[in-house]
Amino acid sequence: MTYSVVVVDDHTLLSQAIGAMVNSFDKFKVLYTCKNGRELTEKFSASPKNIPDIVLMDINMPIMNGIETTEWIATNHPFVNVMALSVEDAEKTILQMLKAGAIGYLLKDTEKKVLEHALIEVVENGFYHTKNVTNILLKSMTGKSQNDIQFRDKEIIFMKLACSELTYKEIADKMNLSPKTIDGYRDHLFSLLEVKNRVGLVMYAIKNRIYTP
Amino acid sequence: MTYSVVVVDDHTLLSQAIGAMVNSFDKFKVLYTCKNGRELTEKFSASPKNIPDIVLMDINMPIMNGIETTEWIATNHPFVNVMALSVEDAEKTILQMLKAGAIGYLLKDTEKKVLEHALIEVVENGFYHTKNVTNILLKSMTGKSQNDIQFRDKEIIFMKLACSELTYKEIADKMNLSPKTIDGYRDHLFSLLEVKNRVGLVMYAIKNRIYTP
DNA sequence: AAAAAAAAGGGTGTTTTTCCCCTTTAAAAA
DNA sequence: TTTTTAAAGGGGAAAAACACCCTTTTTTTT
Repeated sequence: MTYSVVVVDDHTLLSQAIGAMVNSFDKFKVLYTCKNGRELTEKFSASPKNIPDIVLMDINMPIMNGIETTEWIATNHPFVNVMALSVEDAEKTILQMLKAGAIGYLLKDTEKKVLEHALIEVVENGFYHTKNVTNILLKSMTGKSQNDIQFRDKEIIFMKLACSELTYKEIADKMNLSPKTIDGYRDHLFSLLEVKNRVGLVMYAIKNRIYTP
Repeated sequence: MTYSVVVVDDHTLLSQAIGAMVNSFDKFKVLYTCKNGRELTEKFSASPKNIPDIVLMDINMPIMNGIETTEWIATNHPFVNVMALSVEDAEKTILQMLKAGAIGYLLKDTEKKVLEHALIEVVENGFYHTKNVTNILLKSMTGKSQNDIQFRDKEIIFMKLACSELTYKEIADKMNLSPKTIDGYRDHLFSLLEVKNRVGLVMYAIKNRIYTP
């Protein structure tokens, strides 16, 4: 299966370069590129075929910037993963992007390997691993770590599997862990998320975009 | 709780009349009216606050007709319930509307009582009761009865409750039925929907808009 | 360096779920 | 008017799920 990517950047040269990089990964394909947010919203609204799995989004753009666009995507297409692209490590704007709903950020001079890894992380685990870094960043700046919960390493993968028809034993097999460890994950999540049973966990996962039906 | 309704019709007089009718029901309120589909897509895209629970949609409209608009809603906002409004009983177009994703249809000269009943059905049971009539219509025309399944009376209510954290015993209490009856509903649905367990049932309910997370 | 938290797992018992089987009554269809 | 199907429910057993108890090792924090 291949995943579709949209690159949004006003610098044609840069978006072409990033697009070429993306196309060189066999799991990913560039659907199209946009020069600003308005172009993206028009594309999205024109046809459901234009809605990609991932958006790589520049922050500074004319007409409709990355923050506004990310907010628009978060409300209108909540299952699209937005990854911010920033030139320099401008903490304030990155923070705004994360608050707007971006799931991670990359520097534009990122090496191929890192970009590929990031994209795989996103489609496979639903989060880019730097979301932890992200949270630290958020915590250090705003005090509280957003409203989202810090999950333990494999708990996200477990949650996704718990949304399938697999039994816990089968999940344990699939994750190469003892059923008892899975028991532990479940118990921990139940108390953490204040849910009573697996249905509660499934609903949490869906509402928080950990699992997409 | 009140539900929001959007009326889409190019005949201002008619949409005003229907709107006034809707506003006279204490459970429903008109959010705004549109003269064609394009107006609706713009409103929807402008703000999540513009997204109603129900859309009452005319079929023949200039610029973007009811069928296209219903398709757009079905893909972009799958949890919005579209009810078709038709002047005469034009079977071909009604069929197209149903295929596009409308959950029922009403004649424009519908009496107040019928309209109110239809709206309540939609928000309470997720389907307008004529969906059965609808299915018969589809069967008689296309041969097969769509791809959706005919549920027994209380099974839809049961399915919704199965999407909560309630145990089956608690569901039985809530529905004033014996736990054994609930057992029967579950068993019947499991084999009907080809799912293995409650998580499968929950996913079916979500994917088929029986339960909205 | 000490304390806390994460990650993996063990043991045991209760409750729920799931899967069969089967009955009666009423409503639809043939 | 038979025959089917829906709707409600019963019994019993096996399999999961859930709850709490606890240990060890490795990271992280402080």
